[in-house]
Amino acid sequence: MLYKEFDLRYGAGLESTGNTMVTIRDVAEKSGFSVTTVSMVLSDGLAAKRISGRTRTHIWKVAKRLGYRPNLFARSLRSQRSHTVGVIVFDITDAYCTQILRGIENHLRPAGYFPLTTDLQNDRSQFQRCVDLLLGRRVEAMIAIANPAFLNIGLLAEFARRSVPAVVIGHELQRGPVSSIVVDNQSGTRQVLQHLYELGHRTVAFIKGPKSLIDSQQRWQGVESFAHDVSLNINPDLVVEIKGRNSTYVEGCELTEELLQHRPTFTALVAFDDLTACAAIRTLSKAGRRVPKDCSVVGFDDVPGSAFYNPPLTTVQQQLEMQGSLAAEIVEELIRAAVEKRTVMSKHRKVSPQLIVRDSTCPAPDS
Amino acid sequence: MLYKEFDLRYGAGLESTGNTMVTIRDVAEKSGFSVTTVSMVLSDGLAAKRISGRTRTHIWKVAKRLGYRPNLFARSLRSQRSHTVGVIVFDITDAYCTQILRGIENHLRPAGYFPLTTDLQNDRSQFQRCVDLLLGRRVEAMIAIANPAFLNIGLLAEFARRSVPAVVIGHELQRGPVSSIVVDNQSGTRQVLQHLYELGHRTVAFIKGPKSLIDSQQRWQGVESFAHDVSLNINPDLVVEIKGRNSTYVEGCELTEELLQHRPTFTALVAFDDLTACAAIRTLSKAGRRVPKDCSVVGFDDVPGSAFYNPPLTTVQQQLEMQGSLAAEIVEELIRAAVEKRTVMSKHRKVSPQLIVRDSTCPAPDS
DNA sequence: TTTCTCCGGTGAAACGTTACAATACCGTGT
DNA sequence: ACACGGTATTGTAACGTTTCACCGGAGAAA
Repeated sequence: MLYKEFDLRYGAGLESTGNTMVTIRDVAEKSGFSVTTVSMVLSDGLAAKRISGRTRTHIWKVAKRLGYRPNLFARSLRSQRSHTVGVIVFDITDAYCTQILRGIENHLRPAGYFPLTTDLQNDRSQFQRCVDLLLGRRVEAMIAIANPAFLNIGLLAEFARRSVPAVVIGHELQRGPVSSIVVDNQSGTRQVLQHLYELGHRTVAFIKGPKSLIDSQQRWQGVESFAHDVSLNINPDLVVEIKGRNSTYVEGCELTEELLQHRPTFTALVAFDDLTACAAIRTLSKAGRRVPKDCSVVGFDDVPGSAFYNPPLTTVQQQLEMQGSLAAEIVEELIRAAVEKRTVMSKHRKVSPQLIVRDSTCPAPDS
Repeated sequence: MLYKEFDLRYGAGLESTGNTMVTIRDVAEKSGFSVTTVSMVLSDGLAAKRISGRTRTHIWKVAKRLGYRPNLFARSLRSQRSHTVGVIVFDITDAYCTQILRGIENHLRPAGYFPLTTDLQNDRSQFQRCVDLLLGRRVEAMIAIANPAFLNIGLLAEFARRSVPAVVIGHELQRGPVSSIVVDNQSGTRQVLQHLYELGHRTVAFIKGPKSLIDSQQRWQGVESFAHDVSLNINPDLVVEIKGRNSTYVEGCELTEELLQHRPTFTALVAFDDLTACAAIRTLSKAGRRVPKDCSVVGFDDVPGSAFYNPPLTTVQQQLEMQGSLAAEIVEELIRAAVEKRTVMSKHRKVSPQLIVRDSTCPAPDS
């Protein structure tokens, strides 16, 4: 049920009711109708249809004049509906999270739900706190934007136990009560390699992601599968891997330098993500190898800033906003099911990423 | 492995109370004490001190065993305190906002307040909606992170009228009931120019920000005041201004090209902000002028990514997190004043930014 | 006429908590 | 024996809303 938004402007002609909040009772008294009638009119649901048009407009007018705002606490307490959805992000300052957030909000708002966002601040141990917070505020469902390293699946079970629908973004979950949304990493790296292949690159270097991330494996599988399909040879000497000891950027620089020692000379480099790609470009530039003329570089993620990099980065866009709105859509459906006391299976979606070609790639030098 | 964890937690030994939420009354019955006693113990305030230690631990144990969670709606309804603070950001996907948000949350949490964030999505007309939302949820105070272009001061008055304390970040407000926090732009650009001056640069080009922004004027004043102090001559031919027609990045590229036409040849360029600086660096690189060897470039803002740019950008950091926590501090104080029925003046703070020297600046070529 | 049904509306009881005033209990001094 | 003062605990009434069962009256059907 969607509560009509109260569009009450203040200023001219607002009746002062002293320093206390105006309640539905005030509206009832001033309008001469009962509290029940006023409630039915102002909550604007199906019940309002039972009240005559004249009464309705009159009550609305009085409410507006008094500057009435429904007390959501009372409303939620009585109706046992909070009309809120909890969101747990692993780092609010990470653009990955906020773009998804945008998608979530844009889908949730027209559906009449308000997102309550809590921030893990990259600290896995905060998960319990976030869960407590959201559960305490009686969210009707919850969405976790969860870097796998910070996701605590165990704690998610608490939502299931209380039959609060939950959706996880960014972590594959094939069974169990929690729904999930993931990006098709394989498809992404396949597109990357195909792009380079079509530009004539045959000697390609790779910086793989850390083994601990499932994404690393999936992205590498995409590379291998495409290479196999077109019989492209991958030289093991030109494959290095992020260990995750230092900062990713620093390690990206070191690994690129390592690659530069090797022969044969590669004409393209596929980085695990955009940050690594930036590190690679920076290192190549410093070593006198121009990007893309001497060496093409591709990233993954399309972080904001990739478009403004020097040179603008060819990369893979993850459709984050869509992932968010997909999650919201699932959540909305699950809530509806719960309200109507239908049982429903958890849902699982995989979204296809998209290659964005910018200036960090060009035809191979010798082709 | 993840699922094992999952299953373990699933039957974590909580006493099942059927499908309904466990209330304070359940805890009272199971523990043998009255609802009042349980409430006093569980709300853990001063009142709890009046209850004997044995009773307290017993009640806590029972509550924990039953998995009791206080219903915040009931609590807030009764106590007339929401313990929430509204936050309006102009764009949640903008790192400027999220860094401030981080500061706000970190200060608010230990104080026992929860931030309710609403997103303007760069659309000024959404301001009323956000205000309604927050007022409807009875926030006890509010903080607006407001790009001046999207701030609607008039609507903020609504908070004042309802005696809800309000703080604005990023817009100077010397009088009136609304508090404010701003960055000292002048100090920032003074530091920039001093840095370049000390590196021996005497012919410096400038890309000024759009006239419509107060920041542009303040930053320019900083430049002029330092130039005056050291008798540095600013060549008007080397000063261009963003008009704000196109995207800032594109316009930055165009303006840089324009500057490149002019003589004398400048050895350093001061950009209005980091995005403009990136555009400038990109354009200079393309024109064959190496940064920083041939020309130093400085930005403003220290957006994330500046550290990873090619080359890493020398820029001015705005202490965003501190601005956020400063705002939260003010808000907390104002709420306390309101609760204790003290009247208190609005507060205004100015924070000093800090120059971050990276690789986009170096000594002038001829010095 | 009586009975039925629908329309427009109402009164009272929740929802889960805290605030306030009141009470039982107990040891102590007179 | 009594009043006293303090400590530990309790009963009841809110908080502002929605929900549920119900009601008076008017017109239709019998």
